[in-house]
Amino acid sequence: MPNQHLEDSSQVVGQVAVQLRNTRQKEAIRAAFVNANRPLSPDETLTYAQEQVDGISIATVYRNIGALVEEKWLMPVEIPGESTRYEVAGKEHHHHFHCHTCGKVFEMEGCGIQLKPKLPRGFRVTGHEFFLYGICADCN
Amino acid sequence: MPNQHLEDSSQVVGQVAVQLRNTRQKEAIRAAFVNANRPLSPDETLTYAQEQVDGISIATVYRNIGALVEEKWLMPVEIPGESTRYEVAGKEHHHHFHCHTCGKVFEMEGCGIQLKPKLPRGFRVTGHEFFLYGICADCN
DNA sequence: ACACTGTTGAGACCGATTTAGCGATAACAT
DNA sequence: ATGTTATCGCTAAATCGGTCTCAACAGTGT
Repeated sequence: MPNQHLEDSSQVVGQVAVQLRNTRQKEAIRAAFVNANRPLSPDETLTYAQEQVDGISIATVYRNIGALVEEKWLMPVEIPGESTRYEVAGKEHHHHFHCHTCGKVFEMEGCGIQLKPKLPRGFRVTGHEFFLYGICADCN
Repeated sequence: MPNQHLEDSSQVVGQVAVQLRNTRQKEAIRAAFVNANRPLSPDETLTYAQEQVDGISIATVYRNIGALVEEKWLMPVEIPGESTRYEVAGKEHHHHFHCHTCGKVFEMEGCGIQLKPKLPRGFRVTGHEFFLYGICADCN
């Protein structure tokens, strides 16, 4: 049997030394997130960044996302059955909408969840996630 | 750039010809789900099944999970940032609790979600998912 | 009990995603 | 302008979940 540990297959872009220099590439990557204003996958980030810097490579995207996460400018957003997205950090608690046609992930303002699911005794809740699925305005 | 399509990296155990024979392995796998009474990953399933059938292999687990999904005895359960779990089908709409200590996923009875998140106009909702995170009774 | 054939176990293999290595390039202080 | 060295682009390679191959095995009908 290959792996003893059953869990923690979760994967987020790993730690990278914080970037010191301001490169066109890093700027383009930051701009991608600011302009898109929604959580982006590394691939999507690459696509947007390409528009500003020709020839930027996927490795650079991963390196910079890693650095931006480390310096807390980005936050990972995990979606069921999807690869990790990243969004600009510091926003207030909110949830996400996943379009099953184009695959894009959007932010929804506010949380507004109040529910008391029946949990067996002994369980302690520390957080929650909520996702809506459907078709986005563009695909509609 | 390798892949044009940004999305649909999601992966669920594929279609397999429905199993006809009653083997000890298939029994053990079914029993694993019934006894655990919570969604299991293929790896977890293997661990439980090992207890009944010595030397059962991960390939067999995947094959049988695939078959059981195809015959609608199992249903895939996708967890953010985790590999797909499977649970016995036919239960009523409910959500899940993910223990971030042991990584196990538990079922919570009922849904009870009523909320109106602010969605931009043009978005159509077809479904939702909800997850609680925390520490389970065993880990507490 | 026998033959037929579906199922298994073990490891090689797969495709997609992510990371590491390395020589070349460019940011920034001097 | 120059030197230092962080960062880049490229490519190879590591992961990871999952599948395939195939000889050996074991249900099942007769």
